[in-house]
Amino acid sequence: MRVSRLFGKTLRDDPAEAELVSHKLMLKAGMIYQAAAGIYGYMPLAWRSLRKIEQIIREEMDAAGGQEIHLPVLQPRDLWQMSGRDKMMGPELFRVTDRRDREMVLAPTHEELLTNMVKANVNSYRDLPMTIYQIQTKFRDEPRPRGGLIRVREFDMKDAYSFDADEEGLDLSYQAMVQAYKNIFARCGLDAIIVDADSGAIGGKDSQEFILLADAGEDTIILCPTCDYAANGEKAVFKKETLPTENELPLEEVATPGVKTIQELAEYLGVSESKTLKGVFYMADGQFTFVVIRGDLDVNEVKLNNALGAIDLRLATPQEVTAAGVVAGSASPVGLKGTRIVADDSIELGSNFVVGANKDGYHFNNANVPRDFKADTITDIAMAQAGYACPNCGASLQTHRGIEVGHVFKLGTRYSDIQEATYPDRDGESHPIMMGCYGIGVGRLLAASIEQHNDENGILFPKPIAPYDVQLVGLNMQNDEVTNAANTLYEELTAAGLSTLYDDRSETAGVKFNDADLLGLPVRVVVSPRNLKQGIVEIKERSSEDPTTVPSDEAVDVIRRLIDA
RNA sequence: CGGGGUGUGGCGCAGCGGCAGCGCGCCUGUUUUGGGAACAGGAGGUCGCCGGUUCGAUCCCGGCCACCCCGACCA
Repeated sequence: MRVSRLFGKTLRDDPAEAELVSHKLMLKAGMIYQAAAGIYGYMPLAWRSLRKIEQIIREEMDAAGGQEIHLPVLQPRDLWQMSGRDKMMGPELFRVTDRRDREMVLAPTHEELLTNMVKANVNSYRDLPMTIYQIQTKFRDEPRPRGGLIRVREFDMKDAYSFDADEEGLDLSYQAMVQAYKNIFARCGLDAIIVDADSGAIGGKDSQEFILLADAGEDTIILCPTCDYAANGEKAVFKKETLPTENELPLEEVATPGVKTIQELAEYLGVSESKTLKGVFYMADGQFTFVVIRGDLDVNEVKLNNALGAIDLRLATPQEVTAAGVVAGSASPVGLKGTRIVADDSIELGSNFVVGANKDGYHFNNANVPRDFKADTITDIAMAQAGYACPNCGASLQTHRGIEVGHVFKLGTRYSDIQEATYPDRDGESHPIMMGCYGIGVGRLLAASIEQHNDENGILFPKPIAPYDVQLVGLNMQNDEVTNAANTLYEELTAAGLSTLYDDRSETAGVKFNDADLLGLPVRVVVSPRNLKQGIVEIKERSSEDPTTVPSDEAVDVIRRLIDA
């Protein structure tokens, strides 16, 4: 491709819109064009790169036994009402109405439809296992699109679904996909790590995410520096400090004038925060819920939501708190009647806690469970943080930011139960099909890759996903000798199967070099009068500082070796 | 949805109750040519939209919309 003909111009100034490096560079390099918040058009450079990523995914999916299909994006809303996800996804689901007033959705993912298709086409245990995948556009009306291609509302995603007869089969399919994912990310030049994850709205049990550690990431990742424990903050567990067991003392009221926060309370009474209990108040699907957790810990809302099985969980407003008979600042589960209480299991790792008296300006000393109050549910709902103890080895955990580039789930029978997708086994007995699902965001993978591979001058594309292999730069294109030599080299490179972006513009050297650095193709070749006189061309890898020169007639071979390396 | 910010030529920005500007980019010509060239000439704008105030609004007032950032939210 000749740069003079390329659709898309590079920018000299940083675009004001962009905050993230990947976003900035993609706009600056003329790779993407924004149509609306979280909706982008891909220019040729981005599209070529995306297609390469897709191809890598396709190859690895096929190698793992996957079969590619193509599904409708426009789907009847019924399908989503049946699975309950019409409600669960709420406004995130794009809804449209056809001319006959039938309600449709733009599919955000494809479990429902595919399960129906499988139901109609799997008649026997002999048809299992199988893995089906698609690479298609999905629509999600995200509350806040951000960061260029990092979080968008219309995006291409590879979605794979496995169907097995039983859990053992699911485990095998799942492992095969995990391995395929490792291959994909490695081939794309991405250092993705695997972490335990929450399965969220999609449901299911085991779930892991592939994360690229990056400051620009939206997810908080908890890592153990000593062992291999790694989890998304939404899911991460940790060893909670157990306080020395004391004999239970009688409950006593103490005056705590003006004390509102846990920190103030601990200071005022001269006890550690872990010796206190705090209350946090939520509305879960309209029901007021009193959450109790040890004072040194914070509530993890994802865990809480899972414990409650709620669809809509939010903090209660001050009015709702008051209406429930709770005194904020001195809130207490002690003596609370008719209110759902959910407690973190940390409240059992100690005794004689300080807790609110539900009376402004007063707290209780020596509260004990279950003597003084009982919780409807006691489970782990605490948020892991840096410095807490690793659940496996006890080392001090670290937190990082990360970009989620892939997610794998063991769905189990959630969708097959709903859609009654069953198969008869050897004995003719009917069982629900065991499902797994596996997603990779293609555009996000590109953005994440650029986020990881860049320097102050621009992108450094990993070879397998670079839009072109080579940037051929002709300097002094008015010089016929240069033009002829560059044209010839362009043809030779192309003939050798090296995709080449040929900068044939009559720009100055500085402009061309800067654009070449910005676009970040793996290899740059320079043809110039100076070099021509010596019968050489200059070759430089984007990742290295210094160019090397080679005789013109060896250029193609040398470049070939660099690209294949 | 809450908080903050921004809308002026392709991009980055300034401006101001009275002719809409600058830099970059773009077009033409001349001279240049190894890290974002110089000179000369030129094109390009419904100043986000609607309404109000005013002799007159890009500017002041009201409403709306869009986009960005933080939070909520989010396979």
